[in-house]
Amino acid sequence: NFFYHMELSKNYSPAEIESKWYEHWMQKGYFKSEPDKRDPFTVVIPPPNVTGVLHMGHTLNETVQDILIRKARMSGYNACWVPGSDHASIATEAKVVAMLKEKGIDKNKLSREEFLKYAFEWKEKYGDIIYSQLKKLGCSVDWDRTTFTMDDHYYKAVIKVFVDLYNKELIYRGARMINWDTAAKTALSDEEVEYKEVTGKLYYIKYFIAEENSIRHTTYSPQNSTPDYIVIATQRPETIMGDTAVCANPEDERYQKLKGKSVLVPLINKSVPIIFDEYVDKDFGTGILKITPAHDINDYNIGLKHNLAIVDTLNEDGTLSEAAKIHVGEDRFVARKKIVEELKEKGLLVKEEEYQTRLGYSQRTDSVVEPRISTQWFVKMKELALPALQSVIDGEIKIHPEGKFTATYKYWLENVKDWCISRQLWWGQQIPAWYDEDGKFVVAENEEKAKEIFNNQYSTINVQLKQDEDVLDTWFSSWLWPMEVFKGISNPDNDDINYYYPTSVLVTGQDIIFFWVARMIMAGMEYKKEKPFSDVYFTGMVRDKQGRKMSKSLGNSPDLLDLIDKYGADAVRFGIMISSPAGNDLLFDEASLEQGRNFNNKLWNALKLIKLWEAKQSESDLPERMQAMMMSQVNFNPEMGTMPLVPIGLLIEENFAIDWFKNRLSEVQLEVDNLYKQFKLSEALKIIYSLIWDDFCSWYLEWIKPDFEKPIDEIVYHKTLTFFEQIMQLLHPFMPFITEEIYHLLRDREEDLIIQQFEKPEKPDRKILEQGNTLKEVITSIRDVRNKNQIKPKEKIKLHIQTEHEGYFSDIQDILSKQVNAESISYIEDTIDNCLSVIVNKDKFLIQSENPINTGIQKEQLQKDLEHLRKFLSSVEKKLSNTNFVQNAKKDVIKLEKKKKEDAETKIKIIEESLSTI
RNA sequence: GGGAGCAUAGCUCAGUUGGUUUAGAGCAUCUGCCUUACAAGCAGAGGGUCCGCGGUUCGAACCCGUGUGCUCCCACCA
Repeated sequence: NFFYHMELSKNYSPAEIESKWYEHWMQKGYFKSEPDKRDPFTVVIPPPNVTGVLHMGHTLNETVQDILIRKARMSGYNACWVPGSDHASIATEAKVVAMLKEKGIDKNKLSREEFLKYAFEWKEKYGDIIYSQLKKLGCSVDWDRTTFTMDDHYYKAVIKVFVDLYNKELIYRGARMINWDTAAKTALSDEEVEYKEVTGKLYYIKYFIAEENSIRHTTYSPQNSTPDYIVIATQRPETIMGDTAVCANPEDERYQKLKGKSVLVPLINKSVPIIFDEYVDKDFGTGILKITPAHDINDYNIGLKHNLAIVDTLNEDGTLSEAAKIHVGEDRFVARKKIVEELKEKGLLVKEEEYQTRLGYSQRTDSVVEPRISTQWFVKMKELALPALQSVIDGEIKIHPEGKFTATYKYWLENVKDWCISRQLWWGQQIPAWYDEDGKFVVAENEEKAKEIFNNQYSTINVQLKQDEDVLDTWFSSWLWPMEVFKGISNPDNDDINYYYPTSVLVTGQDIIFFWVARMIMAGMEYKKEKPFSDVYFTGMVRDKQGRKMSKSLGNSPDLLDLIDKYGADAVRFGIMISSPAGNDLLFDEASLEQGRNFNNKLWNALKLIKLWEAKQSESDLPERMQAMMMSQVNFNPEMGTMPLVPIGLLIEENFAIDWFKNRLSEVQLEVDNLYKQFKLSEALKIIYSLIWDDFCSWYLEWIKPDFEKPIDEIVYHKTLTFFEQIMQLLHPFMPFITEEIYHLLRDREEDLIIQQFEKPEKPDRKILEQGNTLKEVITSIRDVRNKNQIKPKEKIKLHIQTEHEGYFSDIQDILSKQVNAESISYIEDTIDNCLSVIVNKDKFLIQSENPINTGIQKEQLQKDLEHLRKFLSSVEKKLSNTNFVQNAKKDVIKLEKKKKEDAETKIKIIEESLSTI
């Protein structure tokens, strides 16, 4: 029993209420899902990094998912939202290494096993933070299905897929030029490199021509060599020791005479050949390029073509290696400075100039990525990309917002390059390849199988095999997420995977479209022969209100738990959703959370008002009346002692407020359903917000409000409770806590709102809605006139209506008189003097008050209106006298224009009349 | 260099296949209210050359072209 007979607090205070309900929902098992006869609605959470915290981007994503899941749960679906986290190989390892360093422990001094022990301890300690944050936010995930990408079954699934792809020859091992992170000392995929525009320097360096007869083994000294030299531009003077050629364009006249010659690399005086290749742009720099195959992808390719030696002058940590000969052991950037100095001293630096360039940075460690040749594992992507491309082109998978990302997705898949999946880390799935001492290897799911295969393949017995030291890229595990959370890889064809897959919608940030979304589609198409999800909803990026990215260094990234403490989870959810246009970036401003908190408070106060009515209820004569009415209903069976299933609307006398709100509610329900279908959640929330604040609180409740100290009609009261419940239901997916609380406080209820099923909205009655709009407009206009003429709110007026449809207004006159504080309403045919007049549509409202009338204001207003109308009329008349218009426009449009004309004419007449009486 | 998107009120954005009187909303602003749910509130109001130019059309915020300005993605020019 959740009905509290306690006094309701002045303002809504979310803290206890939110934790109370989350607890209750969990206890009742509402978030749990098992396959059954209903249709599934499945969402898998984009797994956050296990040791991370939720930032505003997550908050937006999770809120969107929770809204969709809650809406589905209330719409007859078996809603299943799977939570979990990602081991985040490189990010977590970096954190653990940093933690160890603080403790004075060097990772390099630890064994793999020791390190992993620390890592798992770390994960145990911090891995729950994100889960508790999800709970605070109200996420209705099925906790029993929580999955971690390094769970046993998941680990096995990843290995299984690796072995399978290897056997299908879609995975290979080889030496390639890859992106090297010198801070984490690991390879990276192309996607993990972020390019930034930076101002670098271009150094112009002299390379002297080596003497003809002494191409090799000559030591250069300025005194005895030919004075001839060439100038080469480079951004990276510290790599010159790795040069194995210089290259010009074969067409370039300037360098023709150098054919067959060599140059001496400065400082180390190594002789390297001058070669020619079309790749070189004659017009750029000096038209001649140094070739350093070990440290530049283009140089590497040219090196391959011309069969050049590769001299790797860098160590894995970015210091210069023995091969560099000079500055060995110094960091690349330190070495650069020193080398530039030396070149200057020796007069070998011709000039340096500022240069705009793009530099690759590691997404995780933010260090400058080094192109490096290294033996790594790769996935062949071309073949996998085809079905993934097709499923989006065919519209089998729909991307929202439509069109915006489809092109990027297609382009990437059409030009996809092989995926480097090995990482020189320990935290992750260890690559299931086993090597003998000579480096011969086999791939298998475990050591035992590996031995077996090895022995067969190489006809050996009992060879000692050693497993590959490296682990797999995190994304090589997360691309299986929608399948393996249901054990679809490790235990194919089980009930869960068959029921829940493909999932319904994936909600994620557009920044991981290549990392994750595209690859999940590939994996799904490869292993299930079916898309992993039907819709992809990309949320925008959360920025601060000045439009800057949120970042630690700017300090503009608020803490989620602080925000929830300050405003409540419902308010946070409201704030982030209301300012989140589908697909666009969201400019986060705490003011929107304040708006959310105020909305909570508004709801709370509406509840208080209704509770106040309840208290005044006891002496009312309603029970008798209600019973009498019920007896008259055919279906009523008194023995059952229950309320008959007759809509209460049938029992009550004419009540325009109820009639109107009922239809207004249906109208909004239909609109909201439609918006859900298009994933326009922010729009849906805006409409619900306005329905509640404006239509329900500002209009409806005021219309039915009983006079001071008088009880409310019980039937109206009960109908109002039902409306309130219905709007709470509509709002529940967005603001689950307060809606559940109010739902229980409204009536003494056992059942919970979270699982109340939506009923199909009725078709709204246009006439009633229109009448409501007219009523609102009349009220507003009269209030405006009162305001402008300084009639105090408390001062009563007499209202006279000049209309041809008296019935239209007699329906609503009680509301009208109350809302404009009129002591009487009368219907008149002729104008009355000394009144203020208001014209709405074609009806005229005369306001009679004790106040002296300022005719000036009145006259001015009317004349302004008149001018407008005349202008308008002339434009309509112009249109109608245009023969082309009359010939070409649709009949309806012409009819409309004619009506506009008539209406305007009538209205002008009315205003002119009014003016003449002033 | 290639591609995509955006430009509407001070700010953030709606605006469905071109036609509903004067282009809408929220926030902000201004005026008046401590009115017996709510000042975290109530009642009102003001505010726009729909980025510029040209075209199609009886009719354009919407369609086409063009210019300008932003944003994002992709790409190996030292």
